[in-house]
Amino acid sequence: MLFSKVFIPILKNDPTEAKIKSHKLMLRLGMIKQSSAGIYSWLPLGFKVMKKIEDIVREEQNRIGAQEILMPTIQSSEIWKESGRYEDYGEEMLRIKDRQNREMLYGPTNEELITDIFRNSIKSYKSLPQLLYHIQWKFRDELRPRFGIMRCREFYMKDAYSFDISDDDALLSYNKFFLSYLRTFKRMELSAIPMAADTGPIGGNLSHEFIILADTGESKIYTDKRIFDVDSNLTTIEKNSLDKMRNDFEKFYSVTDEKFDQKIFENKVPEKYRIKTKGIEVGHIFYFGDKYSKPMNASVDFNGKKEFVKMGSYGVGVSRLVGAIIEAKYDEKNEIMKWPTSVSPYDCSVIPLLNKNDKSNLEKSMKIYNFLKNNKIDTILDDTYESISAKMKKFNLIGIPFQIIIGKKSDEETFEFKKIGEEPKKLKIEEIVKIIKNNK
RNA sequence: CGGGGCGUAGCGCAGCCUGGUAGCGCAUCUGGUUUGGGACCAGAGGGUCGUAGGUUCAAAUCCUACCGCCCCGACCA
Repeated sequence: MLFSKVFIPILKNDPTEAKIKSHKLMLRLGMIKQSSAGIYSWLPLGFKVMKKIEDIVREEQNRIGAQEILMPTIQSSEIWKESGRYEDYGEEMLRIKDRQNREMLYGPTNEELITDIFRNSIKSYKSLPQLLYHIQWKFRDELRPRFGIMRCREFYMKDAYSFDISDDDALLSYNKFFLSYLRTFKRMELSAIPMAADTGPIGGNLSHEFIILADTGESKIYTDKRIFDVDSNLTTIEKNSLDKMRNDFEKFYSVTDEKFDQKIFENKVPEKYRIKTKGIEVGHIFYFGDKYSKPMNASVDFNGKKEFVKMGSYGVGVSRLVGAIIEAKYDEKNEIMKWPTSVSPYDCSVIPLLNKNDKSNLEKSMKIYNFLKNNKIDTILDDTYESISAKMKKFNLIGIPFQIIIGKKSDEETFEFKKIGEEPKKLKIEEIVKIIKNNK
């Protein structure tokens, strides 16, 4: 894309309403535009990043055998009355009436809906396990939305649901998602730590939150430094391998606020390893057995006997991850954002010094730009006549991982190429393509 | 929902106390000179001052109500 044509309404000043760096940066880069409290439009730059995150989440769900579906945003109150949550969920649920005066709601989560779909379709234990997920907008009517897309009312989320015949099988499904989440966050270059967590209104007795450490996070956490060294690279979705992975993590005390116990913490974690800090919740997995299947009568035939299925649910905040990655990768002091290559809005930027009276640099830049494009490298070329220093500051803020600078002294054969925030090297265009492709 | 604050150009703000018909910086447009970490000169465009009502010869400014947004707290996959 040419910078002169692309819709990136960039600002020089921070809007006053933004208090944390991800919110500030997203507004300055024109990634999002607030529509009302806690509700945002996604503009091209932000949308591109979110879609890349979504693709990674999807690939890692498919990789453990989960199947993608799409459920509606608007749900009927009927099924929520069946599960008992129509009353329990409270003011956070946005309730709507349609023209026939039927009670509807904008879904904050989908346990009831998926259970309804399941019970109508699956009748035999032989069809189990079933792992289903969708990626859809959710609405929770937060009392006080804040921090931009980090704590908003409308948000984009991947939620998955598992159905099994026994507790043992259900635990296997749970562990598959556990692994899937470790892989997902790793691909975004985030270290997300699993923490034993409270189950809240979802219910159940087994739950983990996946947390990224950040001062601006809203979750208080207590963990053991050594948990960062747990290696799950060789874990497969086989039962033994997954059990080992869970054991490796469970050796270390790692909990959120609600589960915290000072005595156990001090007992299990030597002082030098203790971490008490704040973090951002980017994923949450739950096992809740028959909490929904029983009241909603979701059962299968098992050796001539009716068995309620054992369920779990698994969420990833796709839109929240955009903010979480910024919190982790943005150096606010130096105004340099470093998108992980896997989610960066573009692969490479071309930053030329241009002069209206001398088109040679523009021609050279266009040549490079077209060459990169033909090699399937998503490139943005700044074809404006801003000063070169203004362009460099601007592109540091935008955060595309690779930059090609075309200055006054640039020659025809080699180009100034750099990884954002690092020192430049003079390289041939073929070498540049190779480096970018190897880092994708 | 309790407490506090704010709504004036795309963004950041001044003007309001003491009423007289709207201003600054950045951004935008035109022309020119520039160019290695957010350049300079000259010119230009852009606002029913959140909305409604009231007081007044006259309201961004005073009064009333409403709406919206932000912050702290409580709450929260």
